Amino acid sequence: MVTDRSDAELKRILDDAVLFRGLTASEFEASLALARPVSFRRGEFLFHQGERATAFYVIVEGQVRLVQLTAEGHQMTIRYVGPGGSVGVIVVLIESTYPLAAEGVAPGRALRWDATAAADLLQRFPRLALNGLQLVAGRFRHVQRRYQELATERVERRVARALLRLARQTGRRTAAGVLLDLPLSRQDLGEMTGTTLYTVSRILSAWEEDGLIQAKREQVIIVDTHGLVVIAEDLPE
Amino acid sequence: MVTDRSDAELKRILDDAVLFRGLTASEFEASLALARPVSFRRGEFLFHQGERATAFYVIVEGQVRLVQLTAEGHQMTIRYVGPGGSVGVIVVLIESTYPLAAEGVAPGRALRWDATAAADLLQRFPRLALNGLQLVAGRFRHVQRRYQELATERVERRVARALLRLARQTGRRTAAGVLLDLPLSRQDLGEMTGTTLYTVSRILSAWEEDGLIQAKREQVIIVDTHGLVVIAEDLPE
DNA sequence: GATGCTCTTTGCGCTGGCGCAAAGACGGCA
DNA sequence: TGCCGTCTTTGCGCCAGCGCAAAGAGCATC
Repeated sequence: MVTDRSDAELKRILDDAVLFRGLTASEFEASLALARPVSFRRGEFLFHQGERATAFYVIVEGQVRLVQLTAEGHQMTIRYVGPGGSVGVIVVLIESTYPLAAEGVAPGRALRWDATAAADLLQRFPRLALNGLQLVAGRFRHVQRRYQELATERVERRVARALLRLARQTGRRTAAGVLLDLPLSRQDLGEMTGTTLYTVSRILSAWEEDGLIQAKREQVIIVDTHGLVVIAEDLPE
Repeated sequence: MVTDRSDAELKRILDDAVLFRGLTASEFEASLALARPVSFRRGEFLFHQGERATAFYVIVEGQVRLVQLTAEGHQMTIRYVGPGGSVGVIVVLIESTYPLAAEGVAPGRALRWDATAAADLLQRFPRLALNGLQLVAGRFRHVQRRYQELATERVERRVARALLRLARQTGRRTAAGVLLDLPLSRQDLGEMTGTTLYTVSRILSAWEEDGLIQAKREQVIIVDTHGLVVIAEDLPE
């Protein structure tokens, strides 16, 4: 049960969650009643790749990273998920195994619905099925877009886009510029954009030189967003 | 209405369609009753990218190719769809615009359900919603896998995989080997694997040299499937 | 403040793959 | 049969990005 936290706060966060959009107050309550709060630290896993999918999660606080390990041992970061985002929804619905792992990058809390609860809710509230579909469709478009980027665009532009995406998701204004508020190594950026840590490092150095960003250890601050957009979209200077 | 064709034949084909799996006979009938048969030639479009999604299709005969045009003008082939496959399901359900175009490559027939029919059926038969979800999930996995391939594997292996996939989908045994039964140019293969027609041409030439395939104009015959698998999966010899 | 771990930078050489250009092959059509 | 448009092949030069190696920087721990 979720009664030990401010309901108002939870409600605000879950309102952002596509999954619960459009539910009536009582439906929403009923859904919440089946959830169990969990918390996670940095480096801790909500679940591992290949495990039987027994639950889905909605992130309340913190950041989680979805990582896929290929047969050849390459690691790929699929996406980052923050407050309001959900993880494992699809997979639970179709009773399969997790195709990737969810790892905490910034410590936080999440709500957990296990498979039986999910099936139960889905049956009771048709709206949830539609939302689920919407969710999957959105995510589908997202991968497709990334695929297309990967197939047709050069590395520099892909990295620029990745930074801008992260800024939209987790950006926090500071004096210096927009801080990407999660530990983000060159390696991580490489895994997100299908390149190597070396290339990322070189690109970031060049951008820092040009005053577009400030690059620290596992941290990036975007100083000149427009400059990055120019690179990402290949605008005329 | 679909009464002018052999119901038995249609049933056989639609049984392969994930979308209708597990429906009762009467549900199936009711679904069919709302469909309209359409036919298409080579080069003809079922729909174009960016159009409002007004219908989804199940292919009965022939082949259709899903093509996406990027902002920069690059064309990408997302996948080929043959008998039993469906097109546009997701997009109709979420009332959006087609993110890609469906072009006939081998002439054939399809069944068409328009959006209102789709919504109607979805509401009446919950099983359809679940199937839809299953369908999307499968497709989602597919793109994700392709994305991962693109990010971590070299071109030669990607092309090998593309050929093997096509063989599974449209392969026809002949004396010479497995014929990929659709017009397939080097350019097409390039669009499928995120490379150029030049590189594809060179790779195919080399493989023909090694006796793995026979390459003709817009046609490929796989002579040594195992040999291709070795390349695709990087097996020891 | 010394030690050690991890992350980052950068030089360097290398090569996979790109893409132009031009010639060749194929097939449809008059 | 010959013409024309499209598809294919291949030579050639080029460069983006890879990845090793080694040095440097940042952070935590004792």
